[in-house]
Amino acid sequence: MIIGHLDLDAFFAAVEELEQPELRGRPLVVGGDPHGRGVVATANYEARRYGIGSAMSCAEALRRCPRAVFVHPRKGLYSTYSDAVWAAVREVVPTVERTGLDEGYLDLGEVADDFARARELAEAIQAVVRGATRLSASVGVATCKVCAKVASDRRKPGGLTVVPPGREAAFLAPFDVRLLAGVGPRAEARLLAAGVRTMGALAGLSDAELRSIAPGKVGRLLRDRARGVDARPIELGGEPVSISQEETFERDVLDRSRLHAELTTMATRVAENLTLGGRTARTITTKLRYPDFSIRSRSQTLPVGIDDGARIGELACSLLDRALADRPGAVRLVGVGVSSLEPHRQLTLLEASTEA
DNA sequence: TCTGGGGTCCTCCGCCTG
DNA sequence: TCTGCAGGCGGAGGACCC
Repeated sequence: MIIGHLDLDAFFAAVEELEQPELRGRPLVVGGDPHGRGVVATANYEARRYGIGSAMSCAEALRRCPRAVFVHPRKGLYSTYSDAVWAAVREVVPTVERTGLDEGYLDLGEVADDFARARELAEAIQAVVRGATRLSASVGVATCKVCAKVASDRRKPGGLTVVPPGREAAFLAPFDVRLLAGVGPRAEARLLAAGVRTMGALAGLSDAELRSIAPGKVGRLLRDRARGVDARPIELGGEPVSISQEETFERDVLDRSRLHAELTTMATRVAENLTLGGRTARTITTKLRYPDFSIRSRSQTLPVGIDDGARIGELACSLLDRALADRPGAVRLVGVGVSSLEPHRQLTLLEASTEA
């Protein structure tokens, strides 16, 4: 396998700079309200010099750089740019796996026999992306996904890193474990507490050491990846597994009727998305986040799928009531989601009477 | 009065059934 | 009839990703 990983550099911020050239050269943060509860989605490289990064609260970003410009994300605009990028990429490499608006894997082995040719292809891809959209992309090339992804992150912005076959483990060894896909804040804390800071250290753990730090198949998976062992193929996009909507309030909300109204509105939008995809859902889930950031969810699975917004809303509200009966109090977020999705079909009379 | 939104996947537990 | 067990499934929560 020869896999490429393409990552658009500071994508949301780069698009905003293209759309509003007067923002170029200024610290730019795409995200929520710096005076509210928003977080940073993307910061441009000028803003990153102030230590501003993704997922930081916008209030903190403002403290770090009071002269930063804050803009709200324009998802539709980014989707348009993203579609243009991937259309350009497919001109060079037909098989791609989009893992987000701004990144994805490329099956370079489909059109390249060796790594020298794969490097040329990667350069060609960077050029067509720049030509089609004026956006800069970084690319990593390797025999597996985990190496390609770490490689694409290595020389940002606009970099190209090729990991020759047989050098996977040696390439990954010096990087922090946090850069490994699957290692989040929790896993990183556990690994650091055990003295495991780099991927090389993780790769060298014995079975017994691994069991005490990261038990279960997750631990084995992470160690394999740290060793450059990753057989995941390029996968073409499939149907979504769930659809959801949620909202964080500017101030915590106690009023039950307000929460019901919010859920009902969200249920309508979820149902619209379901209908758009020609799907129904059997499982409805209501999610609450309390002021202490703890999350409660309550769900219900129906014998047959539904796509009616009013019905989803009713179920979501009754699940909310159940959750609030278990733990009363104000909440900072409510959301409704549907899963166990099925293709839409006509109900038989028997199913309809059961569902009702 | 730090901490979004929309997803996926994994794990654990309890219940039911054979 | 009772008990133990395994497997499937729903429900809940946690962790992670972009």
